[in-house]
Amino acid sequence: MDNKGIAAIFEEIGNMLDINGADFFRVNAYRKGALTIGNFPLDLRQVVERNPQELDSIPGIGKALKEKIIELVRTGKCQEHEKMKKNFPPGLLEMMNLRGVGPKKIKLFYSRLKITNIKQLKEAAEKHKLRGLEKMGEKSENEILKAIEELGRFSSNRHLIDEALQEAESFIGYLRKCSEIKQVQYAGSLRRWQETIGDIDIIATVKDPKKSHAKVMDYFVKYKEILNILSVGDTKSSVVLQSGIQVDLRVVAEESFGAALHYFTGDKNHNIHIRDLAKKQGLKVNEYGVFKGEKMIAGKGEEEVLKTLGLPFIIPEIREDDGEIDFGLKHKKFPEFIELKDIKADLHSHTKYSDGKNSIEEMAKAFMACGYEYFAVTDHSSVMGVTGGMGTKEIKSQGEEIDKLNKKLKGRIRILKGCEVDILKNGDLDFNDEVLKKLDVVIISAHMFNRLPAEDQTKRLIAAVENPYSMILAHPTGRLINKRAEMEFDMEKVIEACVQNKVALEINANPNRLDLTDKYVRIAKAKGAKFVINTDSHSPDHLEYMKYGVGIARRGWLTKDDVLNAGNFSRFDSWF
DNA sequence: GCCGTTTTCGGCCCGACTGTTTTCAGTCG
Repeated sequence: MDNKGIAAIFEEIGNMLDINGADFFRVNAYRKGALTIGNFPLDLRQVVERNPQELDSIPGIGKALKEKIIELVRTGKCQEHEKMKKNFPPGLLEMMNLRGVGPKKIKLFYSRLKITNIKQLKEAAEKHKLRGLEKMGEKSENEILKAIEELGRFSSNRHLIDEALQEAESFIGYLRKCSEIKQVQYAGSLRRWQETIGDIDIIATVKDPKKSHAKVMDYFVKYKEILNILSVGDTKSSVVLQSGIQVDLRVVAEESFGAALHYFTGDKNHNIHIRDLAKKQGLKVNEYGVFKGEKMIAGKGEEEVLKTLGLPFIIPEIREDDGEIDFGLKHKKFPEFIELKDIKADLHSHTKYSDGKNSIEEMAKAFMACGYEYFAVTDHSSVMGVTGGMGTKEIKSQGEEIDKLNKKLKGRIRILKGCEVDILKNGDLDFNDEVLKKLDVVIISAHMFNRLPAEDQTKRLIAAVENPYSMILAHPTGRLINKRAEMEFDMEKVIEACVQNKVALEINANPNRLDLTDKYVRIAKAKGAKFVINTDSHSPDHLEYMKYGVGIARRGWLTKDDVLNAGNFSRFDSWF
């Protein structure tokens, strides 16, 4: 069983315990465990096989969860989980997915009306059987019907970051026109540049909170893209947009802007850790500020809030309780993480020679507009019939065209000759050495045979990495977010092969890929790998994807020294 | 169930909104 399977079982155990009315902290321990395992970078099957004691170092995993992990890895089942499931109607857990329905209501519906699934719940609501129950009335009944309808309409997929960013920016543009609002900014997972976004959190400050709250909230819920208003309060309101994405607005006074921004940016566990830290220092942190007794001692700026707790500024991208707080306390300073402005080149782009939409010259002009010093044209090799890749003849004439263009552009940008060469089933590359040795940039990538057994896949990728002409391993996991799973293979071994053979790992910045993923970036860096951040552009409007790739790099704690295209051509070239 | 710079027991982040109620439980983030 893989990490996701183990996480799902822990989540289920937590939910079953919750509905059964177990101690909340015990429930929470399973939920936290599920989250930790779901985000854990290494394959637990391999960890357990290597040395089960390594599980002891995972925070939030104690004796009980450790034993269950080992049991699940070895047998694919967990006795306690199986036993619980026997006495548990399976539909009850499904009801947890309904907005506004939690363990207590599920228990109420089940114990009083014998409701065991969403279908029965819908019938009961439609026949007005719910309103007779304690604390249930007409409104609650309608809310439940609405929640059931929403669940059917919107898939549970999280939103891609580019969609979420566009929605957030246009909503914020609207909010800026509200005369009562002084500052407005998005926070949450979007500000952390997480690969997918659940909902959009927006923080706004007002001149006079007491007078303005109602006006601001009134303005907020009048935005034209709103499908459904979930709640409206003095300081907090929530709506759902037509696209299905939820937007929460928090309004605070200016003196609390930093505290609110910090609180709504950090991952939940980051915030819990921060509050715990504050408590140990005799302080209290909430979204309004840092308090010593009744007295507010910080809150206006994020930097000030963190400084009061003895921490340097922590960039939003790494606020995930993955070592950043301890690092900050210990070192008082973070490395200078890479920024978009550091990027000097893009090494993965397509033109009409394969499946791109534009000519080389058109792409060159677009890259020049980004201020880049150089870029590589890397059209597909021919094995990918669907993308109309290049054969030896095409790649030769493309090279000649690039030579001419380089002369014409007189060094305003340097165009490199490259190719995105397919990795064949046996690990060979789709071009022979005669072709490969003439190229400036050889990107290798797997587009086919994604479902090979893990062991074969690992061998295949390592064989390709070991080819002396290989320079960059493109989108290593092969996943497409919400569409196609990662390929199964031993990523650690492939990363090690890349380090040994001087092959850089690509962070593919396309929002559908974001591959290498942030968790592997950190592992790869620890193993001494180098990276390139590429957009894989198929037209000029893809060039802006670079910011998403940089976001992933920052989430992986990379500096510009780690990223080969965050430097001039000679630095890039000499590394190989 | 987890954890330890008040350590092996006794805590466990903190606040907003809703609906159904006269003071709060449930849910959410």
